[in-house]
Amino acid sequence: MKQYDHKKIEKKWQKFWEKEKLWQAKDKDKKPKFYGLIEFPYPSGEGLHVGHIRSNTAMDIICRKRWMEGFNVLYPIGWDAFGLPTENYAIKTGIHPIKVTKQNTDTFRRQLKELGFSFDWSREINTTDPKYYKWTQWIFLQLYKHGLAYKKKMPINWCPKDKIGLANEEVVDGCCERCGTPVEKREKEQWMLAITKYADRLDKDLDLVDFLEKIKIQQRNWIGKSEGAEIEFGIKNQESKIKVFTTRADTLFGATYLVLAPEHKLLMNNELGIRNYGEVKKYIETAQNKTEIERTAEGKEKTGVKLDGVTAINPANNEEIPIFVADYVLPDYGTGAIMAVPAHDERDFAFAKKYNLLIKEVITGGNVSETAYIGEGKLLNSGKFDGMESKEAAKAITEFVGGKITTKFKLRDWIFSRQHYWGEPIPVVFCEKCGVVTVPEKDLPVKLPMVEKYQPTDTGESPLAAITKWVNVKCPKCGGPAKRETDTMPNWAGSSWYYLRYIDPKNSKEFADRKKLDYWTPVDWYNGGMEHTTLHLLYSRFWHKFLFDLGLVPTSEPYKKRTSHGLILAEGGVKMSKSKGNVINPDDLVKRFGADALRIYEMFMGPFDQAIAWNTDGLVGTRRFLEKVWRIGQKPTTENRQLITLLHQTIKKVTEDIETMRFNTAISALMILTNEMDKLEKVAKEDFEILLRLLAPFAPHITEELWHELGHRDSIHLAIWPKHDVDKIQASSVKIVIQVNGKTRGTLEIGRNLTQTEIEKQAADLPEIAKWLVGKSVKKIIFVPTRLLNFVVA
RNA sequence: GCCGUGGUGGCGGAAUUGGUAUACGCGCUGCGUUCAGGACGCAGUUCCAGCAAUGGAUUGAGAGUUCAAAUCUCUCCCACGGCACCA
Repeated sequence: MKQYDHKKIEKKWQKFWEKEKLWQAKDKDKKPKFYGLIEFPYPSGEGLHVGHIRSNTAMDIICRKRWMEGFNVLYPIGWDAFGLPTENYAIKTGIHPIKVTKQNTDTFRRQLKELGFSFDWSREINTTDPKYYKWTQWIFLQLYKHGLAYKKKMPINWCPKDKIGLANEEVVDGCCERCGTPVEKREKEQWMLAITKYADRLDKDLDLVDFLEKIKIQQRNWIGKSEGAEIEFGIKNQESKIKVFTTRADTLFGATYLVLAPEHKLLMNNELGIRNYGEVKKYIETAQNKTEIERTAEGKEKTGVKLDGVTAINPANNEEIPIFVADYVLPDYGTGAIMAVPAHDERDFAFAKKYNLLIKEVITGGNVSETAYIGEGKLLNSGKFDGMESKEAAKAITEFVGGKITTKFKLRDWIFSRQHYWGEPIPVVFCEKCGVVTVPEKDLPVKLPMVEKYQPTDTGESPLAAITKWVNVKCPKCGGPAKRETDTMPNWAGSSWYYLRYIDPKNSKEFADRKKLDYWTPVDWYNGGMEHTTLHLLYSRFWHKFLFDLGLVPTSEPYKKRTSHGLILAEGGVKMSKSKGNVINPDDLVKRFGADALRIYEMFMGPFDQAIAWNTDGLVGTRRFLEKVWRIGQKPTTENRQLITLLHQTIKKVTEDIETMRFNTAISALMILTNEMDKLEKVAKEDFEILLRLLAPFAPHITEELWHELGHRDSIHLAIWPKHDVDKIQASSVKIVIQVNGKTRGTLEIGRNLTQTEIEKQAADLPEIAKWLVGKSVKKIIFVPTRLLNFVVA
């Protein structure tokens, strides 16, 4: 008997598929299109992670099924290769990031090919390729031209030990991700992208797409839309006013003081004539010098300083109220100032208690002498609004004081500058005469200069700043002396539009041809990690909407459907990491068990969307399963089809489970069918072929081999996906559960068409049932056809 | 604190219009094959009592609805992920 030699078989068919160009998508086709996408990997030095395999296999199964269902499928792959680890490695070793990236992508490519994914390799892209980032820079220029990219002085995260500016995502718990030193704040000019201009649409348009509900919720929370009112408070004997934002205008009569954020512009030059300005100024300085940790470490203990000699007027009742500066008010949310309603807000309550401020109840329902009541209710102490309900009162009071209904968002503009070498140069120059001048589109890409050293400078500037030859240029406008922007883009730039480049990866005139975009967009199904929900996924939706507004892409949303996989953890449920030495190397597993067994294990190990711990022992089981399939393939065949019912049940189950990503139960169903076939002496060829076709997306190599052994000359992956027959799913006889008082006491195998009375009689005659009925009177009989019969006795 | 996800055998998990809880797989036990080994085959395997037939218990805890609850309702506990003074 022939052995299942996975090494030979897998290599053989991988070559075959490549030669036949089986997975090349056609840009024009009569077939319906399907665009399946996985997040393109960052080619790290560690090589492919088993987590990549989980996500890639899932989408591979879906795409292979689509091919078999007659779709023209696009399942592309590429490299998101800009990033810190590569740069750090280059700093350490002196090897140029281009070289490192080449090595790493070569490894990744080899590993992915060995797993037999149906990627269209002819469309491979790399974000660090100047031909690619030319278009990343081009999109940036469009953003700039439309006022969505701007420069602003911003406090950045500064690591005093590494002497480097850090991106927000490189700061973990207020410390430098690399060395653990607490991060400080430094003022620096930064490029920003005005994602907030799209906040409302990014929120609203979630209604248009088929994303997992938890993804939508997380994005909505991140965008943080909240509806409220802006209300102006006058200042006694002064012209200026203080504008506050509130979602609870109904509590305006309970506003007993105002609070300004330390950064509030009215505090800058003491234009209000604050008597204790020295003290206030000192408070502002301390607040601004606090690090992230200091702010959070202080927790809920609130501090603040009262502005002496200045009072505000509550527009609802014209009462004079004090004004404070306190850092519990955030400068960049709302108006940077709040009306404090201690009776009905926990933070204001805590502050009022500490500084002995008036707590005035204006909403019924709580006990405000003890704690703030934040719920809604009827108004009191609110003049003519007394007795009104919160919702209604909020509107009425806003109108009464001339306030404005507005919407605010938590979302902030996107800090787009990085002071690193290994990123896309921002295509802008600074001219002494003309100021900011964009690099003309014909001069793109602005290539990264080849350098020897990638170390960041002491000043927190990008390493590019030290390369004077590259920095000093002629102004494209006036020809005078100018300097290049030395900041680079964050690694989220290249990934914000890569799915568009796959559609036309070699186009040198446009980022992609419009006709091809019309055909392929949107992405039909995008699977990726939850960790990208509020970064990559949101950023790319933003860029796409911008391109849509320019008329450059045909759809307002890039992704029709988004799902996500659970993380794979190391044995014991901890994170896999190089430092813990618990990383699983897929190469060893492919060698030992084969790519097919590994793919199936990763799909079978647990529910796809949940985190799960790795267990190499589990691979033994999936390998045995494939051995069993192999054995059936070596059996003699017969015309006698004995497994019709189970077969059709399996077709239905597998077909449906793939669509809902319940791969674990799909495989379980395939195992059950396989076990039954294994028990038979001879298996009908037709039945076995159905098993092979159902299994093909999961285990593409072994099924291809067995398919060809059966005499087929074309690939199994282009065979037609089986369809179940509804009539054949129902078995002729059925097992019914017999219960007495809800407890199962026996079962009865009966024909489908037996009436209830007949079943009742047969059931009551069963000895194991009869003994429970002796001496009892049957009060009621519950009958569920084809399922159960329950005698209720007393 | 808020939002989300989850809690079922020794382990990963299955079962949700309420209807045989523990499918499938791992592990374990026994037997077989083999010089031997197991990444081999077959059988058994939720727990407790019993030689067995059988009986009882059981889905994080507690209560409720129902002929019937892992599934529905209420109260609570725990784990994981995200956000976090957002007015």
